[in-house]
Amino acid sequence: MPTPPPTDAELQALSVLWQNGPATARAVREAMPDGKDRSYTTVLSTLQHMEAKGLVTRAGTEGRAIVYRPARPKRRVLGPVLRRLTQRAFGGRPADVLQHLLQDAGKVPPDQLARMRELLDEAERAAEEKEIAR
Amino acid sequence: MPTPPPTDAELQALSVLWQNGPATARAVREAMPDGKDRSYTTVLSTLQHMEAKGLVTRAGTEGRAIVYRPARPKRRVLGPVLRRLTQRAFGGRPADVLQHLLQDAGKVPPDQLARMRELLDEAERAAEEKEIAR
DNA sequence: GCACGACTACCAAAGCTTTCGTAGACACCG
DNA sequence: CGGTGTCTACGAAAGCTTTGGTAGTCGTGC
Repeated sequence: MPTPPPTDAELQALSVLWQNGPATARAVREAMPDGKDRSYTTVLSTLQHMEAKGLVTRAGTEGRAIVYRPARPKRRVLGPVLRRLTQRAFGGRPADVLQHLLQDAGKVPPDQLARMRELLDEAERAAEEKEIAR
Repeated sequence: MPTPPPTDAELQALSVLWQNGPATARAVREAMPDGKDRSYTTVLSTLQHMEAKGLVTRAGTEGRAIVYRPARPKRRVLGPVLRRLTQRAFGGRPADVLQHLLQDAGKVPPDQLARMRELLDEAERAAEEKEIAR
């Protein structure tokens, strides 16, 4: 069953876990991407909520603190999130998403551009395969 | 001043207006991308709320219905939305966004891929310019 | 053994967003 | 002229997210 879509705070917590690996509430709190200062219990609550939703599970303890770990792979969560956004805000056109992503082109560092090109090449090759198979 | 970030329903309404041009509440209601069935007043409320927020303005009337129009260009709204998402869910790496966008590569139609390549080429050229200017 | 600090569980409040009902205005049709 | 249908304005209920307090637990150091 597709987990309920994560909320904003939940996405942030998840991204911390994906990026840094399993972590305690304390660690997540300190790494929340928006840098906003929340109380410890706030973050803990969020994680507990996420556990109830099936977005994270426990991965043992560290001292007495519970270590949380993402319950599902990035792509299973972010895929739907992006699909939803693409559908709802970009008229369902992925290229439009890219366009806005690149918008302040100065801001996308060259290494990201290079990586993007690789990804695109790959996708095109895959599409061609499919074409040929027909 | 940067408009408060649009909510989910607001984004949908905006995308209708951007895509189809100025429209009445009725028309927006019928074109909401998620296809969810809402009552007329729900959509009207959303639009009124958006007007208060400065996301849409009135563009005259059609019969007795008010015609709404987006108050600011797509990129001014979607740029920040994407930047936020990139930051919060994708570790600030645009390439990761693209990766997830392409994920079910089968699903991105070839014309979109082509367009994406153009956009990327353009961005790379722009980046090179910048490089040279240094 | 006891006090202290760290951490969890539970719970409640506050703030948004979404939803829609109701009342009133207005035009049009018969 | 009265009825019908459409539309707006207002407002409020319901649901969800975020936030953080409080109480209690547990281990550690002394």
